[in-house]
Amino acid sequence: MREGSRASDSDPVVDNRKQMLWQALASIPPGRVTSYGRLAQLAGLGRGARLVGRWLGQLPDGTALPWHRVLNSQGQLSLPADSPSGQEQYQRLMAEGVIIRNRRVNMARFGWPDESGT
DNA sequence: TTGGTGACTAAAT
DNA sequence: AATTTAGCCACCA
Repeated sequence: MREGSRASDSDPVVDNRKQMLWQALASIPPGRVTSYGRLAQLAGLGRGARLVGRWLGQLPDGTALPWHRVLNSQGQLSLPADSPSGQEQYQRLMAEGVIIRNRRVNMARFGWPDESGT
């Protein structure tokens, strides 16, 4: 059974991937934003964009990680506008100088990494 | 184990 | 621009 593979009960493989994610997340500079897919790529998760969203949701409230700088590929806030986290994300981004228009951010300007040169 | 879900994405229609 | 299809991977019933 299970061929020695276990998906729950402290899976070391999953835990390792989370560590990679936290590191990539912490690498996002203030005033910048990135997408779940981009972050997944940077964290070595390949196409695990959904994993990023899932794991970001499990972050503790007092985390120092800039989870609010992660948007979807369209540059929009994925969290519900009526949700506490959604409001906080909006406020935090504005506080960092990120311009949000109709719940959408100009990824060409605030997106990170920025190849065009800051 | 199977099947459905989700803070997602890219490509096709 | 909007909708549909398919892909990814962890979690839950």
